[in-house]
Amino acid sequence: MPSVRDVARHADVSPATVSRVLNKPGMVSAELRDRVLRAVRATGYSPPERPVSNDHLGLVYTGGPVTAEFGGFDAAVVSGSAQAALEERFDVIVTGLDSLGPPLTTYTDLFRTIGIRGAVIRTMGEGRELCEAIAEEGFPAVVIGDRFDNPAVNYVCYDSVADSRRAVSHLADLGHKRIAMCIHMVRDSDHDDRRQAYRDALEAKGLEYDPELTVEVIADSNGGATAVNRLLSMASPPTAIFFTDPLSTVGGIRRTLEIGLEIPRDLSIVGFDDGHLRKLTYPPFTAVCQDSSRLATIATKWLAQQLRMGENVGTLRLTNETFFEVNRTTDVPPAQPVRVSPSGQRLTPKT
Amino acid sequence: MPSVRDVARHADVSPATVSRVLNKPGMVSAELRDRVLRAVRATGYSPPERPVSNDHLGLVYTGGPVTAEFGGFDAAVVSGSAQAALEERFDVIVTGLDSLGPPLTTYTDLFRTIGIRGAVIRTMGEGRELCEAIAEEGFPAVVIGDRFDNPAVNYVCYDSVADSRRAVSHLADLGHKRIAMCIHMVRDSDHDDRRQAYRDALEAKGLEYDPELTVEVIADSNGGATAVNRLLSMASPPTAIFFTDPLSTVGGIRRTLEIGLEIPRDLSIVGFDDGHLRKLTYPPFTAVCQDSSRLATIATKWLAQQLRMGENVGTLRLTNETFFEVNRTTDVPPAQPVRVSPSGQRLTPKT
DNA sequence: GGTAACTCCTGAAACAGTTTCAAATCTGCT
DNA sequence: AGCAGATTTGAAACTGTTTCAGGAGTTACC
Repeated sequence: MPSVRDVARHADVSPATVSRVLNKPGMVSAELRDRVLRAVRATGYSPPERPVSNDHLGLVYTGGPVTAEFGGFDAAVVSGSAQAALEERFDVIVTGLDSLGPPLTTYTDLFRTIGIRGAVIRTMGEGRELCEAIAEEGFPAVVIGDRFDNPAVNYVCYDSVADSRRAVSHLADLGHKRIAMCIHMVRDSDHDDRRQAYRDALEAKGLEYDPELTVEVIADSNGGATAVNRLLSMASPPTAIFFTDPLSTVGGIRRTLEIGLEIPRDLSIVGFDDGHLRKLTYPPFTAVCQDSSRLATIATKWLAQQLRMGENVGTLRLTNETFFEVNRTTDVPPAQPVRVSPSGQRLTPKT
Repeated sequence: MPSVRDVARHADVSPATVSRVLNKPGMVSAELRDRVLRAVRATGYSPPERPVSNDHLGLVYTGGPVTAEFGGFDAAVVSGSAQAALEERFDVIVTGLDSLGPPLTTYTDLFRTIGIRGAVIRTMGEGRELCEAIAEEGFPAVVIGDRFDNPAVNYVCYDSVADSRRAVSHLADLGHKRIAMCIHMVRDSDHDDRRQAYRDALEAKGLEYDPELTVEVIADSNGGATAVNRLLSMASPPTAIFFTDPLSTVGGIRRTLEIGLEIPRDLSIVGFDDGHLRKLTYPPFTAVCQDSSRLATIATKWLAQQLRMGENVGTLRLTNETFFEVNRTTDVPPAQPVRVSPSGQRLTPKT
């Protein structure tokens, strides 16, 4: 266990200089700083453990400044994680990795400086390499909501592919021929999976894939309403819509009822659910479901227990299957597809 | 700025003993600890500022172990606060005050030990004295969701009394004579206010107060459904219901539609909203609204700015008024009140 | 009763990293 | 060249913490 004085001797400077390099960026000339940092690495110096009265878990966001993108999923993650941590008698530090800057030596040291003993990591888009780097240092961490091949990385996530396929099959089995999909504009691997599952299921059921029936919108309630407007005003409208996000599902249902249709008589709807939203609408909607706050809870509690044990022995590589719940928004298609003008006027007479 | 050595001299012990008293509870005999603590107070010693690379804000929960009671409001608070803090480039430490134990000297020291420079406090029921104690030490803190007479306490909260009255008046003005209220079983000052506002508004409009029309349930979606069942099966059912919680409102609407009634034709509904729930249901519901995550955002940003300034100069004593939004769930009452059996059968014929 | 063994408590001294202060060095300008 | 001012650096002093050994008290055994 080398001290700053050892490093100082190694770099042939005073201990004061080492201390300054480590804590007061910009106060030491560049060449000297380099020499000291090399000595730090050579001697294997690492800053002392911060004597904290309480143990902290980090809930770490990676990639870009974390601003407005905090959606329902993240709200569930943050509050689920905070709650679980408090139950385990840990405190939770919510932080953005970018705001901490690149680590001086290792991420382990970086986290130690803040007082974080273990991290639940949530990556937005980028930051996968970061997760791997942290994991490979052996720092106790779990990534939430993403999957990794690298065996060093612990993660907890959901896989919605099978149930996305089941959702579309369910509609096909009821007799729907023209099944539309409403999907988030911003592409990510999750939504790409769902997109693919939709096409696979159509093909498996021998239904034609019509690109017109895929609508890309912002995944909020207005987006869902827009999708309904657009789809139902087509010359040959769908009789069922598969919404791949919770809020767009709710918005779609609201808009459908607003223009005077009955669900599921006139239009069948399958949605996605992050929590309990499907039980709140009327009718309660058929959905591919995942419990996101449970994800955070699992990750946090596992981490807390690991830290309590001392040694970081375990691994956690858990891909939860979503579950598919049939509720009251899906039924056989109407004899005649219902067509509605964008303003809400029914265009085709009923049979 | 006295050091441990000064304290040691004052208490006539060694610096080592002082250090032990301050950090290793139970390692020092009781009488010596007392002597040292008295010396600590006498000399005005306070532990050194923890040199953290990042500044931390505390989101502090008081009173009892924080467990399952994390409702939608708290989820909004935690995620709103975390997001705001990250934007201000602070980290948030979520902690429960009880888990920290009683402070050795002052709360200021306690927080400093953890690295918390300012606190957003959310109290569950008890803990009001605690907030005052913290505020009176001059520690930068804002209480969220509660009001204080003590001028030392900074707070941000909502007042729903005026709009609760307006909600009931709105129904009365539409011609409703029998207006029911669905309220949370667990009493707190907020709900007591709403209860009183309901009675006041009835009286102001010259309507009779019927205790039968007040239903107490758990404030979740099932509770709302139960309330509808109970109220609509009364011999003389109400023509309007005032729900005083967001989830019970949604549950009430769902149940009403489920038993085949039309809203607002057969039953008018006014609810409460914490966020954007009112826009998600069909029909979007008329509601007394507050934006709870905004509450957290205001508190957190104000705190962050205070800390950036250095001196804790300002005060923040903000009672937001809720706002009342008329949507599509309220209209004139039906000619004949609709009565429904608990199983969902209509009991009175329509006019 | 004496003594050995043991635990608990405490202070001296050593140790950690940081900060102060003054000297040394560099920079830019006459 | 010479000088004022800023920058950079190390020696020493200063934090709080920890180690280690000794003293005080207690118990166990002869």
